[in-house]
Amino acid sequence: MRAQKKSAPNNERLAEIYRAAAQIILRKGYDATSVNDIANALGMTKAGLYHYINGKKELLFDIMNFGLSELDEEVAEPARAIADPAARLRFAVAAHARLVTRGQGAITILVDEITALTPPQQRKITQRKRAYFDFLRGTLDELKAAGQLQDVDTTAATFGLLGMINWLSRWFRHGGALSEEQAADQLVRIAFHGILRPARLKAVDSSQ
Amino acid sequence: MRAQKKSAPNNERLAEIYRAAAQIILRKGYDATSVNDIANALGMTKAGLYHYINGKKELLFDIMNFGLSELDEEVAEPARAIADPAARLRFAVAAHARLVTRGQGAITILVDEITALTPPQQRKITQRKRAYFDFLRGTLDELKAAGQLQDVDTTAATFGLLGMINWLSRWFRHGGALSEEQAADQLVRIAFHGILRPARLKAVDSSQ
DNA sequence: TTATAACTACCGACCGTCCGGTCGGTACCA
DNA sequence: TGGTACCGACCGGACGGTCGGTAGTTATAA
Repeated sequence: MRAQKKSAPNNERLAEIYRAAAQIILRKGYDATSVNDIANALGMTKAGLYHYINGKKELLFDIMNFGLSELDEEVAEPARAIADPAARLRFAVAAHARLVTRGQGAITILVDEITALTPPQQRKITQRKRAYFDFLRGTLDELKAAGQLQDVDTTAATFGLLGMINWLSRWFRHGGALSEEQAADQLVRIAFHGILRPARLKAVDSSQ
Repeated sequence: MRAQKKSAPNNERLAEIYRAAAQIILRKGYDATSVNDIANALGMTKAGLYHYINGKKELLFDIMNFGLSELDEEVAEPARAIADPAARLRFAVAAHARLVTRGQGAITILVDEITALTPPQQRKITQRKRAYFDFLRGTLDELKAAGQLQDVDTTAATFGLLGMINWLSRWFRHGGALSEEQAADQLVRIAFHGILRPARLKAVDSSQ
């Protein structure tokens, strides 16, 4: 009935292919990356690569799902085990940030290339992203209920958090001024306490 | 000696072309947008469009420069006239955020598609972005010198700020829960004071 | 007032190139 | 003997870009 993988190819090799493809797509962008580019990087030909993949879009889709699974396993699931919402959020932001900086990451790709997918694929990816977003916002909602949150909209705050974290991939460089841990720590500080020292001399918020 | 525009085309029409092209590229991405797409959106043919532009890359380059000029004129220059660094930063963050949400924007494009340019073009754009970045970080440095800043790295904080602002283009929708002004205000709040209320009951940071 | 030259704003048809994808094979290993 | 891992050659189509036009408008000048 429907097209399927003709055989059961080596799974380790497949993971290598995902990793290599993710790196190239991350650097050049999905559209600017040809299947040939990926094949060459793996030391094979395009026809040879097609032994493993079912199409360029499906490859991208698989990589994105791989990235989302990483996010679930290394950030969301461990975080869910933390009862205190502030500590949970602190862990999630730091772990997510480290995942971005550590990559070579498939996670970063799914930030940029959603439009390249078919609509059904987009829906699936968007749904998984949404679940992660809801997890973060839920934690903020808990904090709000406990009176620990500033007077901010939790949706906007969650997007702000994600913006800072995802932006890391644009500026963080290994061997730069900040280590991965330092970068993650900086993000947590800024997200939690902002950049300004609490000023009590000037009524800058709350009223009006 | 070198290729030049064969004539002096109507400047208003050229601006229309930039605006239309920016919108499409913003929606579909540079590589996925064909010159034909842009021409059709303008009700003309590809050959007709080439009367105005010198190539696809140069069109992108021009749009990016247009966006950077907008940023200079509407954010950086007015901000520079503000003496107080906190007020200056507040204005810059809010104005920049509004520029992102108001667009239809050429500003957003230059966030994503730098790699599509030729290396010399990339250098010019990166240089202009760098100037803006330095302006923001300089303001943070002033705040630090005045003892008004949290204990954060000004470079990381500037990138954090830009991450939140640029991320707006991914989630902000007109007619959504937040107006442009509300979104800008939320970003300022989060950037300045963070998401957590200053806790004095629990030593959550500083040590360890 | 009108002939005409010059210029702007386009278009239809076309070109070379590269891309995603296919197909029929082959070498190798179990 | 059959499955896995690949490859060379090829295909149709889309893309960026070019070229030789043409319709319309303005400038000039007799």
